[in-house]
Amino acid sequence: MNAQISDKTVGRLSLYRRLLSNLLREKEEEFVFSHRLARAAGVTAAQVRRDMMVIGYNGSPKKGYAIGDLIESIGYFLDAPGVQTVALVGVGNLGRAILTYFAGRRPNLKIVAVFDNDPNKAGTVISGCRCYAMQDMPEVFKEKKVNTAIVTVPASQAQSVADTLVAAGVRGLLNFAPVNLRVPVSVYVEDMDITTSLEKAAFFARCRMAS
Amino acid sequence: MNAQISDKTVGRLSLYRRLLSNLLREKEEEFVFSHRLARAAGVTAAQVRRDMMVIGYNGSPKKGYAIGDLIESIGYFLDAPGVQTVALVGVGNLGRAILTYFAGRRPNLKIVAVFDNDPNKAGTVISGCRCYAMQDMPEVFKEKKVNTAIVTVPASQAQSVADTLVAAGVRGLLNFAPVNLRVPVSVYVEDMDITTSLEKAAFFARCRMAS
DNA sequence: GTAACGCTGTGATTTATATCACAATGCACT
DNA sequence: AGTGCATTGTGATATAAATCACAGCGTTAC
Repeated sequence: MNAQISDKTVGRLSLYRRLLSNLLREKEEEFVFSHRLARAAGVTAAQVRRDMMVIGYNGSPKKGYAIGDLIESIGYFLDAPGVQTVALVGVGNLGRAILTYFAGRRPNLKIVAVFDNDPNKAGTVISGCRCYAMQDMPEVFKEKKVNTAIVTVPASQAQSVADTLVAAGVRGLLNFAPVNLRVPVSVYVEDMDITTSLEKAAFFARCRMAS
Repeated sequence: MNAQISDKTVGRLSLYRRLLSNLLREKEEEFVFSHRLARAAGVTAAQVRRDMMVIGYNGSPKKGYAIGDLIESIGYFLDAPGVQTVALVGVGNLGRAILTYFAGRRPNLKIVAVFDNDPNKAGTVISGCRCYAMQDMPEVFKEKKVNTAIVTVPASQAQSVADTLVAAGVRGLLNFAPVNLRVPVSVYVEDMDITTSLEKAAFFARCRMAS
């Protein structure tokens, strides 16, 4: 795919798209200026314009960006043609919460299967998703063409789950386990470490108290 | 507090600490080399040494870093003296999952109160935390000296909740709502946007498939 | 006692990321 | 049609973050 597109840029594009959708729905506006979108996203106007450059979308001076077109352009850039399927591994509290959160949210990014090593859960349906046993992974992934997975298992199991996922053909991981997953360079890992994030918030809260 | 300590560094320190604790518990080792810790954390050895500089911890050549001492030094740097209290706002699926996740995990960073605007929940106890009504915030925060909060409310309510929190004296926020919170510069916000993260993972998964 | 090794600590450098600043553009108003 | 003006697109620049590379030192081996 594209030459060298940064992590950060992709994240902002995803955010822009959601903000734009809200704008379109709530305000019924048709155009938006870079500084307006920037303020909503918490970045600078120049940053927004640079990101537009990356996806090759052109606004018009004096009018700004056509919201509908822009959403479509971002989608064209970010999304797979058709529906992209995702699996979730580890149906604990967090896994279930995330499953519920995404149920029917983004139409073209769909959680189609969940896995757990508790044999009692296999065969059941959780938030509209069929739960499978771990060993069914290769088969299910092949059938449903899954290439992205969410990992919500305990830290101790995360690496072996990641290995299984990679072996089954997954190339993108969203990892909630507080460990650094060792994967081939051909696999992308996005870490969400809640403990670290909370400790950061707590640390800087104290810093700000002092000043 | 300290001059100019970066976000990223604080995050890594938090991670190092957890890795070191595991090392101490599992392997019974006493010293660790920068390259070993680096590999576990998924960063370079130079990065680890630079981070040690920041907290002013000195290892010894040939032996490395004394794990016990280092954990203590990181704690001395990151943690409040005594217990730091945290509140959680929004007891939906995600809020409950996070509450359970943190219950009794880090001894000196404790969720001591939860808030929800559902009047039926006020007065109940969820995962060992008393649930209060929104309007009790100033009082509870003052009594329990809360300066950090986790926001797990729907996007539409996030800004007004943030305003209330800031007014009640909170200086650090861990925000799960997919919106950019507008807060004074004296308040630190750490965003965890699950949707964006999943879209990033999905995007790069496709990129890697192509190559 | 001393020589050799491998690690730490850190200045210098590179790379990534964000901002600045301004020419080019096209709409609005006359 | 022409002028003014606020906005875009983007090269140049600044800032932040990570890496390199090597001097200095403690440990170990002999």
